[in-house]
Amino acid sequence: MNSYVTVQEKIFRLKDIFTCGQAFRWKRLSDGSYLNIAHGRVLRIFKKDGEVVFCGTNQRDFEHIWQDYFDFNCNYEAIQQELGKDEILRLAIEYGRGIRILNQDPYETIITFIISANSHIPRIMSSVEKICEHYGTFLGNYWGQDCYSFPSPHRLSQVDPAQLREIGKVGYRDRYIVQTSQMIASGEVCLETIAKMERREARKALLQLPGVGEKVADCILLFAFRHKDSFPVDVWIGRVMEKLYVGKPISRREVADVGRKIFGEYAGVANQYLFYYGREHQLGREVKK
DNA sequence: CCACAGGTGTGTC
DNA sequence: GACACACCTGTG
Repeated sequence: MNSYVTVQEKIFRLKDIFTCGQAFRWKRLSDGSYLNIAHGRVLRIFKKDGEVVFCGTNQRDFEHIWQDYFDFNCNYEAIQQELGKDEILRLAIEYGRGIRILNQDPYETIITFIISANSHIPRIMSSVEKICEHYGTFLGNYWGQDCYSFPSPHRLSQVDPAQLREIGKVGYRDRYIVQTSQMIASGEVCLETIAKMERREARKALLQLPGVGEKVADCILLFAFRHKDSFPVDVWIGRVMEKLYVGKPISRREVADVGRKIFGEYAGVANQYLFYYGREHQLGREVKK
């Protein structure tokens, strides 16, 4: 793990990328660097003198895996330029200016976002970690951390839901995870086919999976299938859009439509700025008496 | 001990 | 299609 790659990129802030709620398999180490496991590989990342340093990879591996994973083929400066024409959004961009949308593995994204439904980030991370430790493959000890891969659809399709609930603390989502894994492992649902579909068709296909509702489907479209116009609406986005743009309560579907209408082809990126900004500032949350 | 947070599935109108 | 309600677990 001596080899490393460095990249000059202004729009890259580790805290923004990893804590904006799109990924659950990273760990902040005591020296401030981040350990990330994805695509069966382990990567340690930090910034030094304005450069991003990727440890545990080489140039060939970086170009093959991580360049796309961190969305380096996408020009965030141009996106910010475009979205920043919106006066309100400009504040949120300023706050989360280091955010990048990761291109994550579709199956892993599906399962982690099924777990995310009706839950919150610390609990999601803990469930995912336990599931990987128990059902994934041991990749080795890197920088003092035991690392495991995310299990395959085949593996999770065969587990006993009760055991999964016990080990992963996933509650009633246990059977959704197993059933969805079965549908994918059996080929009943083909992720490679979904990857080629346009957004609305792909969304319909994802909604067939148990545990995948509208919000989770939109997250999967944005974080695994590259649909940057997907606009997931959770409680935070609902509050932020109501407070900053609409001025009155509207349904989730209307929020998604309004979001895509205002922000266009990069609505999903705008969504992440707004989510991060809104949640960190507890925007629109009822004040407890 | 109890209150609360948080999407999806199911059932009813 | 709009709504009410149950579902699990960590945290305060």
